[in-house]
Amino acid sequence: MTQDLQQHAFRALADPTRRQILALLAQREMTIAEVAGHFDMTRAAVKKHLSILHDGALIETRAEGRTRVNALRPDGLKSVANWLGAFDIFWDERLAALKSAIEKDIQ
Amino acid sequence: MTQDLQQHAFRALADPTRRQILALLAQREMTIAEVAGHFDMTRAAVKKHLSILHDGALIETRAEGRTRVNALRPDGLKSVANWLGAFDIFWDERLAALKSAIEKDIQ
DNA sequence: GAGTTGTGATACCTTTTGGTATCTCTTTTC
DNA sequence: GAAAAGAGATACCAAAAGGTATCACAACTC
Repeated sequence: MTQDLQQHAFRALADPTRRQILALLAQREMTIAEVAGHFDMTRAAVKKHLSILHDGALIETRAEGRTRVNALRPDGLKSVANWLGAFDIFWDERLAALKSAIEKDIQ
Repeated sequence: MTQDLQQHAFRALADPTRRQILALLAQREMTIAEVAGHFDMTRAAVKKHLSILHDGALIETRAEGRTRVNALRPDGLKSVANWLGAFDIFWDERLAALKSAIEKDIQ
């Protein structure tokens, strides 16, 4: 369930174009055509990327007349961040160990 | 450069098997055979996953006799976490807005 | 030193992915 | 209401991804 959503989110983030799209949408909401204007590919290709981002719950789409506005979603990246959070303690530990090992080496 | 490494890290995290491997290695270091024992696939397939994790700087490998021990790397996930961190302000803002909107709706 | 065990490397197959081209539908605009 | 503009849907193609099978190599064990 949520597991599946998380998988979709991770998959969505795997493509550099999609991460760029997220960065764009972080600045302001955009229609498909506006997003496509920033890339050297067809609108259809951009639409596919947006669909994948939508599947990962990373963006939401709102109809506005004949255009559709895409915006970031506040909860999508959270599930990814939460997964990474499980490793926080580990990283802090290891980085601290590394730091002290280096300091020991300097002396 | 670092951009490329980040791309490899995101790509490495896109596969659920690889995320499981990271979770396993967070508990303790393991040889390839040990990791493969946790999955229903050939050792060769697991080796491929480990190579991709290695490309993303998420694990490191140390030769020990005729075995090779795989361990988590303290800096790999950091680059992913840092990228996500750029959105933190945005998410907090949006989530707060969502929360107040809901509260307003209840009243 | 011969057999066994843990890995690495390669070739190959199937499915998924990223992309284009094209057609249709809906909503403006005149 | 007819033409134009924004977007969705589908078919199709090339490349990448995930997997197996198989061979070669290094290092223990006896």
